[in-house]
Amino acid sequence: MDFKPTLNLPDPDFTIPMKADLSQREPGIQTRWDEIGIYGLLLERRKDASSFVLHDGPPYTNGPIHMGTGFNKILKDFVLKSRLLMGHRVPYVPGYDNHGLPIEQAVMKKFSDQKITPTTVQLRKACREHAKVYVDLQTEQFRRLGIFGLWDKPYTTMDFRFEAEIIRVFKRLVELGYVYRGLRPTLWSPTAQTALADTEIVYQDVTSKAITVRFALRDAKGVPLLSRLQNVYALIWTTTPWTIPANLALAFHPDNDYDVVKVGDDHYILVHQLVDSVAQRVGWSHYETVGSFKGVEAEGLTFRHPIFDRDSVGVLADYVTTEDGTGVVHTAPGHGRDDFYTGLKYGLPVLCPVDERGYLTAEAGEFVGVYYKKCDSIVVDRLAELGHLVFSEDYPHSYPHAERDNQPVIFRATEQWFIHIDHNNLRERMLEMIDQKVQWHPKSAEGRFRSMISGRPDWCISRQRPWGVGIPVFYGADSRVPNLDPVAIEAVARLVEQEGSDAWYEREPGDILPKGYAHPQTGETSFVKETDVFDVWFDSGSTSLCVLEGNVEPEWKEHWPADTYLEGSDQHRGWFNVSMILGMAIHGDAPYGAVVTHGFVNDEKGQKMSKRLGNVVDPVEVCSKYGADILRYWAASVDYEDDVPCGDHLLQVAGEGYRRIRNSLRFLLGNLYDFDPNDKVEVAGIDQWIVEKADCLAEVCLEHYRDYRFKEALTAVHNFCVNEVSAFYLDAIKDRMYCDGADWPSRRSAQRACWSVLRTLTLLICPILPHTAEEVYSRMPGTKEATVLLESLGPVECVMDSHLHRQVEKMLEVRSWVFSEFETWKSSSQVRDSQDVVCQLAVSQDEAPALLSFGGDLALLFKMAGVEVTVGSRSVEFRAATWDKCERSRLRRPDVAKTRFSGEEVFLTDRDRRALSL
RNA sequence: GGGCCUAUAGCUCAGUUGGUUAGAGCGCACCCCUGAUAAGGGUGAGGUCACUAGUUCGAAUCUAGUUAGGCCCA
Repeated sequence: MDFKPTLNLPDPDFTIPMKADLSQREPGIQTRWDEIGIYGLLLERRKDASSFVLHDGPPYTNGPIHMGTGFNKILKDFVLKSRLLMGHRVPYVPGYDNHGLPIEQAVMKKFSDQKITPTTVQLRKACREHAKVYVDLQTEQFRRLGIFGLWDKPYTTMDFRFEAEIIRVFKRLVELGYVYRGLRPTLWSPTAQTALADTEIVYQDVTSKAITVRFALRDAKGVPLLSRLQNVYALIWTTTPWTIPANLALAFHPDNDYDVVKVGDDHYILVHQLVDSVAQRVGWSHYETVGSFKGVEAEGLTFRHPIFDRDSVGVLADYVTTEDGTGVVHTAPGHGRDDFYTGLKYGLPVLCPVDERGYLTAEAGEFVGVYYKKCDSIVVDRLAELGHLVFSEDYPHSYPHAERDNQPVIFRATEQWFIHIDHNNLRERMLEMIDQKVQWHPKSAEGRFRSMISGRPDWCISRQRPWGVGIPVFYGADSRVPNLDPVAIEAVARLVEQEGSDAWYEREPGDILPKGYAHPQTGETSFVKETDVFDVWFDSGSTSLCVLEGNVEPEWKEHWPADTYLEGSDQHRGWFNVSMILGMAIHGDAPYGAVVTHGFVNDEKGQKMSKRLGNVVDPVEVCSKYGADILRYWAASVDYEDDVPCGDHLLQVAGEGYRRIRNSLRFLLGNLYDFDPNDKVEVAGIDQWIVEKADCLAEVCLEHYRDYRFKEALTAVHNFCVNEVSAFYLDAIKDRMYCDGADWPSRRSAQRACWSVLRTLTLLICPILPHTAEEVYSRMPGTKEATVLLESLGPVECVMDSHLHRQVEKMLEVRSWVFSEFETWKSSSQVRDSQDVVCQLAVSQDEAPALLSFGGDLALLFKMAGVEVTVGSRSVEFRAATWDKCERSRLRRPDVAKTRFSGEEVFLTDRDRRALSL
């Protein structure tokens, strides 16, 4: 006799399919989201709710997305969708970073492959097109990951109005007095007469003249050892003799020991570790160390420049090594980055007596007009003549050359635009914000960021590149005096707003400035334009202002500062830093309330992904192989605060975890095909218990989401599905669900619980698995919103110590012990199915009432034919049940009796007879 | 070389202010079910908490150092 038709079995067509088939199904769900205009709909429906603003850090648009950018956007989407779940209005304007060197170089390569030398304007237009291609591609790819946002109107830093707003940010800084012009060493090609970027440099082996030079001590300050001695010199070693005329300081390492070595009548200062090797090199036959002092004492010593009548001062720097040279470093602030910052620290001028063609200037005194390379002989000869050349040698080493013409480059101080970090106490105010206002996740980010702000130099915002926003400064045509008049800057902003930053290159100053405009300082009426562009970090540092203030696009307007920034940990020095500077300078506030940082994506062994190793995982491919929800499941399962592992195996593991949750949802939903959530149903016993457990889960998860702890939220949901729902509750209600009468209160109670638990779980997974949540939601019975994302999960109250909970927990504890004992018993028994076994259980006086409260249901809860409870010291015995088996419910129960049904003799329990109306 | 971070079961992760036998899920082994079935249930094995030294009655946890890895800087 087949009783199947008489049972209320789950309906496989009603619920979601077991096979997720996400790569096929997700695009359909996304199309539906597009059709209902989900992003706009969500904003509209929450227009009166409090806004949560996550301001997007713009990825660079020179290629498709990769796992790093994908991971970042997914984490952002977790934040966004979880805030949505909490009932917030959640705007999100994704952004793209377009200007800068990588695109310029990619485009230049295309030109040079065709042997074309583009004009600046041609190059810029090609860069714009290149960037546009990847803005569109990345948008499509991010959308495939299930990221919600204003994809129809993302911000792009090359947008005309955006470029204009960047210019206005500059204008505001000028008005507030943060902008100044100063010198800074740049890599410079004398042959091409242009500044170069680090990436345009190749190193080549050359042989240079390396010289060891002595600097006479002029003032020993407070170092007694040196005061006592006559003829004291510091020894330096350099491979660039042409920078000797620019020498202003000698750098010592504060922790090194410096020896004073007597050679003939002279005393030489050099680092202890190198005394012997220097002696050998310069050929001292007799030398003795007469004393030594710590490097830190050298600070403030003054030496005489070996050629000119001026001082060279003792300074401290921790980049000084004991590897080569003498341990005393020749320092020319105009000709080296280290030298420059050391000079800055000691208030030295940035002396750069070399012009753009590589010839020494009048500042180089007697060497004026000499090409810098010639100094290898001229300067060296002069040093020898004055007796300060200790040694000269040919020295093979690798030296930077320009990639384009293969000619050597030099460090040369050039005029640049800066933002003053200490103006108006900016630095101090930033540090205060870091400590007092901004929340850092993880906590350690604070210290890291703090040390970067407290130690950072002024920000050089100018670059000698073609692809960027032109710095809107007019110079007097004759005087070359820069004009920082806000009126002139605003005129540029207006132009750029209309025609883009390209127009800065295309238009003449007279076309841009108001008629009859005169230089405020010089009165000149003819001008030349600045050719430098803004550092791209200036673009991205401005984004919170450009986007959230709504000047570029009214639709973007939200409260400033943003609530949260979420980026990779490399952005401490990058975007978090520049955003802070501009936000603080302009609005006196940090641009973010919270900063969340994440690590980088590696392969499964923790190695960097690289084409060479063949371990690259592509997020878009993952979507078509496994599905976006699997990728998102993976992203939620790893510890983003550290670097995260990713690979095929981990994605499969994620898939297994996903399927586990999916199946729980599937089964819960499968039992609801004939359920109407509007019906009044009394929920009691374990049904009530599981609903309350789910509420507690919700409370815990919402807290995790609030604290950006996605992994904890996902783990909690997963474990709930496994332990509470699957291993216990669903097993326990199957009999009622299948065999009770369809509309009996006992069954409706379980259905109500399933519905409630399902709703809670569906909403809880929504931030991480939005496609799956939508799929489940769309099949749930009852009146619903157009999308699961319109639902919210308010604050839930969770009482865990109720009488009911204590009873269930006790029962589960005993149950688990009985299961363990049963395993031992069954290994030596013929009967192996617990449903064929009666257990006789003795428990303590305290435990018994909890078990007895479940009455006859205890057998169902224990999946046994019967459970007999007595009071005593805890023990259990099993025996085979002798009762007949009900052919409908498959239960062995005392009340199973032979009954006539559909013309057949069958065994049925009382309950099943009633369910069949017999 | 400097600043910051990380190291716990085969895998992904928990381990609160130092305190019983270091937990979860996955995977694995064995068993059960066959009315969640390319599902579901039960039981179990599995860890020198990177290494070394120290503080302590007691250390995965605190301190110092070492090793390996990461980000940023030099």
